[in-house]
Order: sequence, then structure tokens, then C-alpha cells
Amino acid sequence: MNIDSRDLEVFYWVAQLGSFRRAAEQLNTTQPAISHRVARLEVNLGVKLLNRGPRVATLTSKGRELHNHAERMVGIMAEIAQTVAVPTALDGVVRVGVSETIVHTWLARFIERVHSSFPNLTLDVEVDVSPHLCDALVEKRLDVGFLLGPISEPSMINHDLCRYPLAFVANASMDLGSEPVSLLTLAGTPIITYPKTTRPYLALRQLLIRAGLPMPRIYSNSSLSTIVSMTLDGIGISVIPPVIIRPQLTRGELRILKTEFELPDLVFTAAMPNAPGGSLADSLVGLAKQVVSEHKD
Amino acid sequence: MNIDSRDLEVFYWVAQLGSFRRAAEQLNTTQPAISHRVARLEVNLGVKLLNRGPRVATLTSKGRELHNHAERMVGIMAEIAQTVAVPTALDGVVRVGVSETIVHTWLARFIERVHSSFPNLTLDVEVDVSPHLCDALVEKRLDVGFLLGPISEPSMINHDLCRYPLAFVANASMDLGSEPVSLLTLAGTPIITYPKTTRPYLALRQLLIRAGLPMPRIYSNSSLSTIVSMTLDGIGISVIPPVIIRPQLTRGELRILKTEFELPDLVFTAAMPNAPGGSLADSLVGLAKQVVSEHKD
DNA sequence: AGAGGTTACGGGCAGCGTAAGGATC
DNA sequence: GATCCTTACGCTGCCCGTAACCTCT
Repeated sequence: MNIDSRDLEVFYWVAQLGSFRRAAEQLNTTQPAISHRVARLEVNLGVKLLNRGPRVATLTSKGRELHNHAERMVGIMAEIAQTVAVPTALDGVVRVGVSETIVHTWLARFIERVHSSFPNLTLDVEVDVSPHLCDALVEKRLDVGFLLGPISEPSMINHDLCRYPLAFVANASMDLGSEPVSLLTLAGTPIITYPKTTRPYLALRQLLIRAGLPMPRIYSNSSLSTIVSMTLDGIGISVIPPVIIRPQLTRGELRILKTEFELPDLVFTAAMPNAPGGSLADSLVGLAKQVVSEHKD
Repeated sequence: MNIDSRDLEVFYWVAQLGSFRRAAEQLNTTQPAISHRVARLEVNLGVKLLNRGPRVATLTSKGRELHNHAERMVGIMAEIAQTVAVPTALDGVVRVGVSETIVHTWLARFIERVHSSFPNLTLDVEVDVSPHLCDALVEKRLDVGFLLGPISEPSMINHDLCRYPLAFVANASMDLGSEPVSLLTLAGTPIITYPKTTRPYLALRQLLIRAGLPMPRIYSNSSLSTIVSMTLDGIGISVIPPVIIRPQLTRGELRILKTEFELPDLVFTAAMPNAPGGSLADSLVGLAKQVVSEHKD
């Protein structure tokens, strides 16, 4: 009969994701391999576990029953990996989704820290805007994400990481009249910031609309580096967290505008799907918290 | 890192039995195979799990920790086998220890029943006297035993099965004077019964000693068939449960002696080591109970 | 010398990935 | 036709059992 724990793990993910193809992605292998394992599991148990639908695979009653056991099994395996194995022994690939702001602050330090704690662990870093990362996390195409959160999904675990103020930033030599700068002045100047779907953009938009002002010309851009370059070139005023332009501030190339109004802080969150046994992601979030707290000073 | 559930199962049994060799017997494989798997598990986890002593293997602290997880894992696997797998899918070998009395009553029916319920299951039947079976069970060299019980060990699970009266049986033509036969008469006649270490022998001995009578000549024999033959040949009176000589009774070859005193019933028990997840043995005991209850009529 | 565990070696088989084959919308 | 799963096939690599070796009593 011979039940293989890998077969169970594969079955667990197929059940969880409702798709052979996605399970294959999750487990870093090919569809046929998944197909084989599930088929073999069904033969070994003598039971049909999945109803193959054209779009999704649904569980049979025996399948649901097995899913409970499989989940516990996966949990135990994860516990063993975290509890009794030495960190050096942990390998595999963890898919990390990162907001670009993080890239410009502490991502490098984080990666360094991970590699020293888990030398044999590979990080698959994906940089994207928070809403995309959020989707990918919900669909379990990512194992952990550092983004503007939290994600309000019951299947998601959130941990607060850090909070960065937003500010209006301009080329140091740009003349904007007397400070503090008024909203009216801003509305008459091109603004450079994050893409439309993101929180900073929405916060800015809300601020202007509430003041009854027309929307200024806005250059939204998904590349923070480009935003910084454009600001340096004097193309407009950018709305970004100052923490990512420290060098330019100290060199006097950019300056933070004093204003009479405030933009909400950007709150960054570590988010991860609620996997059984609390996968490696837990440990990674712990490392991220460490890195963030050390970076504060 | 790649933890294999079979590695865990192997480790579990090595820890449980304190010996690579015994684990190999338990799992129907060879010592080197066990050695390989444990070694690989230690490499994969990067942790030393066992202190190889010259006589026994003892657990390290990490080993104890892993043993908990491994036990739960083995339990889950057993649950899956019993809960979601179809009975036909169950295979493997179960080692059954049987008292010879059972052989002469319902063992055949039991084996038949097992093979119809679990067609791919192999029974390894070992016939011996109850004390030997008891030892083998405690040392986990047997998975389940049907014997004179119960076994008073905390690690053992007992289920009452059936109870057979003991009686004095003689060749039908043997002249023993008027009945009921007195103890004195018996003490003057050779007695044929189970070996010295067994319960019936002890019960008989106690009966005679309490009556202040000398021990008669006793032919103790571990083969019930031989006891029956000897009784048929008129060599002496046997102390056996009449249930095993029904044919001879109906044919009038043997007869049960009426006596004024009583011997205690033989109480047969199913006993099995307290394995995690309640192995197949549970189901087998259930079948045995069925067979016994049907056999009563 | 004997028991228990490890190491060495060869054969068999299982599992993977590539690629082609249905089925369903 | 697109998507998703299954089947076919060749190859690599693992795992098992036999046998020799090591170590401790």
C-alpha cells in the first residue's frame, strides 16, 4: 500500500490550490510529476480522491477526509524542519514578494541575513506593487510578502514591520515660493509618485479632492528609481518616503518640502498565507523584524 | 533537506526498540537498510539522533524531540490506512501469535475471515504456549496475540475474547469406578496436560496441593494433538478444554469425567502492543471477536 | 567468538522531465 | 484554439540486499 509522505504533500497542495498546475508551481516541479503522484496515491489507497473538473479539481468525500490527515502531516514535517533540523540543513526555495520601497531600504540587509542564517536556502525575490503582491499571496504564488498591508483575508497572517512617513520632495534648487508650501501651489505643479492602484497615490488624491482642488498633472511610475531621477531632474514634485532618498538629502540634491498638511504614513507589513505548521516564512519574518529594528538607528 | 516519512518510521522503531536489528525485523527488512536510512536522516537534519551503544541505541536530546514528531507521523499514516484506504489496499505482514487451543477451535475460521476482509494482507502465524507469546508481544516481535491473558503490562492493550471450561477427559472405555470421580482417584492416575509453565498446569497443581494429595505422574506436553492422542490411547486422564475434542466426544471415543470440584475456566485474550494510531491489529482483533461470537452457537 | 552496526558494490526499479495525446470549454 | 490533465518514453539516481569489515564484550 505504501503511502509516501511526498505523495501526501502533493495531494495536500492540489487540494488546497484546486489545480494540478498550481501545485506543480508551488512545489517547483512539473505537472506530470504531480499527476503521477496523485494517480499513484489514488491507486495505493484504492480510492478516488479528486473530481477532475475542466477548470478546477474538487475533493471527493474521501478526499476531504484525507486532506485533514495530509494537512497534519505537512504540519509535522514543517515542525521537524524548524524544530529539530539545524538551520544549515534547511534548503529549498522561498518565494518572497517585495514592495519596491523595501528594495530601497533594507532588502539587501535582509537577504544577507537570510543567507547567513540559512546558507542553503534560495530566495526567489519578486518586486512589484503591493496590490499585485497581495493577489499573488492570496493565490499562494508567493510564500511571504513585505508590502503595504495588512491584507484583510482570513487565510492571511500579518505582522507589522515598519512605518515610513510620506513627504513631498523636490529638487533642492526648485523655487516654490515661501514655505510651508500650500496645497494650491502643489496642485499647480506636476507630481511624480507611485502608480494609480497604490495607497500613496490614493492618499494624495484624497487629500486634493477634499481640499476641492483639481488634480494636477501626475506622473505615476512603478519604478522608484525613475521617480527619484525625475525629481532630481526638476520635472516635478514627488510624493515618496524620504527614507529612500537619504543620500540625495544629505548631498543637498533633494529637499523635503514643509507643508501645513500631512500625508498618512506608509505602514509596511509582512504577510503570508496561513500554511500548516507555520512554514519557514515565520522564521524569515522574524529575520525581517530584526533587520528593520537594527536599521532604525 | 528532504525528510522521508519512511526514514521517520524507521527512526521511530529504532528508538522504540532500542536496536537497529530489531527495527529491521519489525519492518521486514535488513539491518543495512535501517542503518542507511537513519544515517541519511541524521545527515539531512544535520543532527545526531542516536548514541550507538554496544548493546542498545539511546536517543540524544534532539532524538527524543524527533521521536515525538515521528510517533505522530506514524500514527497519521496508520489512521490513513484504516480510515481512507479501501481494505483491499491494505497489504503487508502482520505477525500473529496463537495459543494452540485457539488453533484447535477457531483459528482457521479467523484466517479465512481475515483473508476475505484484507485479501492482500499476509498473516505470519506463530503457535506457542502463552508465556512465550507474552514475551514476544512485550518485545514487539509479534503484532497481536491470542492467548491466556490478560497481559498486565502498561504498554499492552487487552481484549477479552472467549472463555472455555477445563475438564478431565478420559478414554470412553477407561474404568474409573463410580462417578463423580474423586480427587483421590485422579491422583492415582497419570494426568496428561499442558506444559509446566502454563496456567492449566498450575491450576491443576494448586487443586491437588490444596487437597493435600501427592502429585500424580504428569505427562506435560506442548502439543495438544499429542495430548488428545495419548488420551485416546488410554495412557491417562487429560486436563483440557472439551471444546477442542468435540468430534471425539460425539463419536463416543472420549468422555468428560464428572467431578465434585471445578477447575477454573481458560480465559483467552487478544493482546497487542500499544502502537501509535492503533495499527491493523485493532481490526484483526475485531474480526477475531466476530469469529468467536459466531462460533459460539 | 559472537553480536551489533557500518561500509562497499551491483542490480533493479521508481521518479523526473520532455514531448505528444486527449478532453472540455 | 486554449487550458488543463494524462500518457509515453528514456534517463538518471536512489534504494535494497549480499557480503565483507569493524568494534566491543
